[in-house]
Amino acid sequence: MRAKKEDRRINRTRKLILEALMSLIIERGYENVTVQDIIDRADVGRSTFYAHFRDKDELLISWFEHLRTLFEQQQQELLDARKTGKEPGLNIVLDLFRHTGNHHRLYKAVAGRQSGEMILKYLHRYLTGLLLPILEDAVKKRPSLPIPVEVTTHHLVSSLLSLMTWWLDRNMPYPPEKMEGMFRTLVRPSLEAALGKDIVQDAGITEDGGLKNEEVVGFYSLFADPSCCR
Amino acid sequence: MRAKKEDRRINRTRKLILEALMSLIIERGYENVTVQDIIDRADVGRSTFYAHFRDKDELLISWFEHLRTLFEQQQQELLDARKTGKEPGLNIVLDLFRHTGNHHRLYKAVAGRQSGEMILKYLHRYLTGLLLPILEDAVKKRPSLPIPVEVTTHHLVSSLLSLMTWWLDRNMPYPPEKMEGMFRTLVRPSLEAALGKDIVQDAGITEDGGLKNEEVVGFYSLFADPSCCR
DNA sequence: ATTTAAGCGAACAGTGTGTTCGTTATGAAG
DNA sequence: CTTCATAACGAACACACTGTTCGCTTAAAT
Repeated sequence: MRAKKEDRRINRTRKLILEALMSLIIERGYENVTVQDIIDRADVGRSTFYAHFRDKDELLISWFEHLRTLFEQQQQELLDARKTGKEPGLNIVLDLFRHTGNHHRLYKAVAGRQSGEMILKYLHRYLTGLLLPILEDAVKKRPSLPIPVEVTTHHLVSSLLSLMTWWLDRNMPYPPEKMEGMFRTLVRPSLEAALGKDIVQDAGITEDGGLKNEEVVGFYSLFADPSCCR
Repeated sequence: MRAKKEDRRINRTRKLILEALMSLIIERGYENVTVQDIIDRADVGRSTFYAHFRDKDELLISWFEHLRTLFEQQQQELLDARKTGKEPGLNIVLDLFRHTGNHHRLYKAVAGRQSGEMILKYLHRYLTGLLLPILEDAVKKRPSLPIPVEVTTHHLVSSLLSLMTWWLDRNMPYPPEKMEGMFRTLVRPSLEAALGKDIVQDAGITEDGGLKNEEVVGFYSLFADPSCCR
């Protein structure tokens, strides 16, 4: 809504540059794309590029934040649908796979084999920051665990991301529902072994992968923090 | 032994360059090291560098192969000790953690947070190539699994590598034995869920993480293939 | 002592980066 | 339609890094 005040040229140029980046990443991978390539394909002047983005990395981040916005919108819609009484039982992992699948061309460029690792590290840090407090809280009462919570968290996040990139790199050979099922099959027993069966259930991770109330709040904020990396 | 024929200067120069690379990676990360930096610190001529290595990447690979040799030697010693009757029960994962810990300064530079992803991808591909046939063979008789073997393999390898890099990045807060234990605790239940308890046992992965005879052969060849990536 | 070749270092063309600045042209507002 | 602000242009710049070449020097092997 506030975008009304923007000069049309600005949006046009940004769009051209972002589209050029995307197609180039898909073609040859992020590392092998130069600013020169981007402005050639986008057909904008060199100085124009630098008027919009500090460098190639900021461009990628900027694009990634666009994707985050898309995901937030989707989650918001789900949440709204839930309030109207349908109670669909949010499942963030499933939503993630679905969302990623819907925009696979974008994500393949960003998070696939071709990507710089920057985004994956960004995501890893981000997810860890969200999951760690939840697990730490769930485990508060138990004095000693076979595995430190930090390690468990790291393992969980890594597993999700590795499954995600595997799926993208192979052009999504299974539907999101199946991927989410595999993730749960692989990771749930690890979680139970690391934290104890009771804690996993207490933490609101239900048998079918859905989440109970409080955790939804925590997980919902996934991608919702506007603070940037770097 | 055949190294006797080499001119002393060659080894000296290679060593200088490799050491310069190592210290520089530790300082600022692989991506931020230039050939210029390397030859400055190693104090060798520019042309000398290119007489030894095609580029920075080949230098890193070359160094990594040095590490592989170190690991092979260690494994060989273990295997010899075993033949003398001691039967120590090879455990590759544990050996990997130990070996990595012993040379942590090297590996931290190569596989830690600072590294280019090249080596990790190399390792991932390599380990997958070794593990996949083993699991495929173990599962041959069973017609349908909840999770495709490829996915299981990918998950296993990713988990090991992610745990390894976590450990290195945090300066090895736990001993190798503890790390191997955590790995087993986290991954074994996943394996059983993915393949079935019986198959996991049949495949020679014993309760304590050791391996039965045939598998040792397969796993022993870890790092032993001289073919290069790229 | 002689020979071999490793190492040197200066110079090079090539490619990419990020900045600057005067000019052009295109949207927005009246 | 005119005016005005400013986005975009593009050429030029200094800089950094790459990978190669070639004649010279120097250390190793014999």
